[in-house]
Amino acid sequence: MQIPLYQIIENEIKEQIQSKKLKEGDLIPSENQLTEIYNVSRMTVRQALNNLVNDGYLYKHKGRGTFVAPRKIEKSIQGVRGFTEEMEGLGKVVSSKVVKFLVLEPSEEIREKLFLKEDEKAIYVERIRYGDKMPILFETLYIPQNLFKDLTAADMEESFYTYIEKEKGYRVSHCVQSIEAQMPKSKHAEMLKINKNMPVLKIIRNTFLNNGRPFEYVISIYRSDQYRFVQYAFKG
Amino acid sequence: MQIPLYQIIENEIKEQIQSKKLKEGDLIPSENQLTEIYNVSRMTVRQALNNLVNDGYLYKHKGRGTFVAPRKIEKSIQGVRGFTEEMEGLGKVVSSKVVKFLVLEPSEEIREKLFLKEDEKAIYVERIRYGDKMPILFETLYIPQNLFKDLTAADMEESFYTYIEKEKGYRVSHCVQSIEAQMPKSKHAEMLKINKNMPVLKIIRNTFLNNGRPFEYVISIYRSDQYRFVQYAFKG
DNA sequence: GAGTGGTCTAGACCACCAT
DNA sequence: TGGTGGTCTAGACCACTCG
Repeated sequence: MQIPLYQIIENEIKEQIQSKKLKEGDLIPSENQLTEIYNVSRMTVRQALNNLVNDGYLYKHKGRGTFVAPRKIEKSIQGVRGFTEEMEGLGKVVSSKVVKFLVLEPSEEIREKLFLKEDEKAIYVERIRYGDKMPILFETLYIPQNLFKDLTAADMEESFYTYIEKEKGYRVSHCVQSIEAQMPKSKHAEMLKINKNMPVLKIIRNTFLNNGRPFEYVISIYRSDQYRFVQYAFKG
Repeated sequence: MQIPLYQIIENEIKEQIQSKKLKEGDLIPSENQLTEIYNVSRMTVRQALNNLVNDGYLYKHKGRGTFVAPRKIEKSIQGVRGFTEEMEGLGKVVSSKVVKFLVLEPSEEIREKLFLKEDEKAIYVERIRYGDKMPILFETLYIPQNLFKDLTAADMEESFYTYIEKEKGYRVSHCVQSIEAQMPKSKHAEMLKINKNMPVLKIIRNTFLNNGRPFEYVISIYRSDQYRFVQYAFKG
């Protein structure tokens, strides 16, 4: 047996959903019917269906049947994503302006966040990021200099995540972040060209590579009228 | 049969992991051994183990055995969590007050979010949630009535997630959520006892069970001075 | 070769749902 | 009441891993 039977069943049902032969909310054949259609045991059918439920294609109703799930949740809005990737996914034109770019002696807190030793430096960047020329985000980044010795201000006008993955060959793995609502500081209101009465979303993120090293500690200030943070999360 | 056999097995293994009787990387008894230990069939053992694998407690190696997974990333900052679990993790005393509890004809939008058919009803709940007696969160929930026919207002004074998992035997799987900053509406300011000039964090969440069905659509309004949303996210 | 997990069968009883 | 999915049994053969 090369391909397991349950996978064949899975693929056929998946194909029928993708080709719209089966639409959202449609009742699919019962487990007993599928047993006869594919000439397999019920447990095999159940394995196929359970996998499709886990993948978000179907949902079950005890006593009623199994149905095609509405809109499969976009995998694209999952987990850790750079701003560029996110905005382009929404069809917006992204641009950035670097306001500050310098190397500094990090504070104790930053050293901890970036796993830096006593004498190691951090790159400090401030930049404004635009979607369709509208300022959406002001961010302050701390980056370990020893990971990015040749990083320039020009690089930061583009996507940092792309730079990391394409230029340096690193792989972004995960992040720890906190999200809160605030009133903007004067500086932030000015940068984002907003009224001081409009709240902002403040996201503080520590992002890691797949080698376990943190490569950025970022404080982001988002315009609340232009940005909602959307994501897909699993139960731990 | 009240509690399924596979869930009993699951719980015992989970308990052994949490109490450190089983450590990271430990080999657990083989499926055949568990069959004898619990005096059940192998398929039942497999169902228990597969659930634990899906939940990240174990991993399998064909031909070698089943092992305890490396320590799960801090439970406290991961993915989908109920408010109760989260607050208790911070050492706070949680309480809730149900403000409204009624059954209603859902709007088209809510029907879509909860996968409801034309004639199916939704339970509508408003509640205020406290940490150490301080109001922190006001939430509006829509819950499919057909999943929770016997749900009472009293149940909602406690943890809904615990009710779902312990009382009903369902399993919370994942959620899709959006997070944004806002100024509070008068009603929200009143409920949370805050000044109208203090921003709030608005989280809209659609949460799913492992049978693929959504069990809640929630709009949460958090006091920004009392709450930061902290989490751990993986690169998709 | 002995043991492991992966796949699969052909039954069974149950709780739930619609009619 | 008849059909659905949820749980469970007691077998079986396979591919993989390790000694």
